[in-house]
Amino acid sequence: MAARLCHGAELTGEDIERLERLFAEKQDVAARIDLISRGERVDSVRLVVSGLAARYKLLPDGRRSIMALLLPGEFCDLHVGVLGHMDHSVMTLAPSEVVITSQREIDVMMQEFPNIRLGMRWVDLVDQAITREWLVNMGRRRADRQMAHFFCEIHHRMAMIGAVTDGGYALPMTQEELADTLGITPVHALRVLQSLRQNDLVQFQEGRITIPDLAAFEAFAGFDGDYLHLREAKEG
Amino acid sequence: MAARLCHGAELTGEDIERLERLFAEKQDVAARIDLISRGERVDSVRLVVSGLAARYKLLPDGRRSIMALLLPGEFCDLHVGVLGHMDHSVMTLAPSEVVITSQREIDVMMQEFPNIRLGMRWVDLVDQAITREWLVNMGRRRADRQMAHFFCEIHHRMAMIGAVTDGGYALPMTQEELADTLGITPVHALRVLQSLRQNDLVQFQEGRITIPDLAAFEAFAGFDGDYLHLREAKEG
DNA sequence: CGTTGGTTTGAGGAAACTCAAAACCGGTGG
DNA sequence: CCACCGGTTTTGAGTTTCCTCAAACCAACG
Repeated sequence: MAARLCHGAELTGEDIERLERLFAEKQDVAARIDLISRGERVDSVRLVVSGLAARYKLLPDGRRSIMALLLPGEFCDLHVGVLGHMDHSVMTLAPSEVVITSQREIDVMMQEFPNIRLGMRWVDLVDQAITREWLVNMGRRRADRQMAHFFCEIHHRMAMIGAVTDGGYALPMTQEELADTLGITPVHALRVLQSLRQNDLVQFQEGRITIPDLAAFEAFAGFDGDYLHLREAKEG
Repeated sequence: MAARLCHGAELTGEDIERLERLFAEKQDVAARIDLISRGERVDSVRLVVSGLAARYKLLPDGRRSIMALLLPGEFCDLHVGVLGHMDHSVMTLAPSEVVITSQREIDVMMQEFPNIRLGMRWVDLVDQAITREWLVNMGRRRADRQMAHFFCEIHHRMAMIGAVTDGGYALPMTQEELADTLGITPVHALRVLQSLRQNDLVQFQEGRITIPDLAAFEAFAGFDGDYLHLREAKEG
């Protein structure tokens, strides 16, 4: 089911079987729990199977910056072994299912299943592209366009994993968390959200996003999904 | 000489010899030339050996966002083969030396020289950490602190490759390019720069940065170099 | 000596922030 | 059933940061 997460590679039945075996070890984690904290030295590896998580950093004065959203199928710390320790933390935003396994198991799996290895590499590279686009988004778009762009991106990423239903998707974030990912204050986040709502561009209620007219919304945001590398994914 | 770029791994004489052989094929590139452009599908790989380059994107209205600085020893497009095409461009900011080689040669080299492979992986991961920190910097620091933080980071990265001399380093960027990397306007960039200069925190003349009191400057910026993973590097 | 690209200055305006405080809402306990 | 609670959302008013537009300045270059 969640095996279609590796968009970058053609997976065989055996590959999928192996992934299912990996996912079988999943654990439940409540919302707002650190999956891994800054400074930790671990040889284990964490993977979000369902729910939602976020990479974040806290500044000395207590402010927070959310640098990435982890959707189902993404790793928290696939490479921490190389760097030695985490330079940021990862927390759940919603009740989630998480696989905690060893670096060794992942290494062996990638050795034996090159398609999986390729797929994971693809996910990792798209993640980097997303982080770069967030930089563009924060630096060169006003808050209303920026927020719209963010909702567009998540829409596409959710669609990628089949999580868009009835023209909308679950995004269980508070306004404060939204503000921390956009780099603005909660008060301003609300005001921007209100203006988007008033223009019927988006609905955001009970942790659910609905975009009545995606094309119009993308035009408003100046969204170009090229950086998500979707076409490559579909065509293999 | 430039072989000490792989901080993440202990390199043997053979490793260094192999890298020197790679660097031997370097070419001169003038300033402000695209090394690779958005949309390109290439099977070649580009590596900055000397000089300075930048990852950037242009928005439809012509504004630009610089998302990363490539210092000597960093790859432009090591992984583009997996994603299919570039989602951004890379240009030189200064006259530079660049190695253009094939994906194949790099793959073979990484196969035969696991230390080099590890070192390159390390550089790649630190790059990701840097991109995330830029996100924090843009989202949660005012322009003066943000600019100071940027200068601190580059100082440390330059020091890593032995490019800090006389307490300063070459940073051949215009104020406009600086503004595009900080996500502000050139006019504002100048004003922030002036305020830093007036407080004797930094000098920026003729493409050269000098920081009279690095500790004080880092304190001002709220800089914590943890994300550069320097200690791991030094200790192997 | 005009052109060009980069730097600098000024003034007014828009975007985003700070500081409160009020309203809301699902849960909890009396 | 209702008062209370903490967390979240909402509203308001005044302030700071940053932007826009426009023009001067300057050194390098042909």
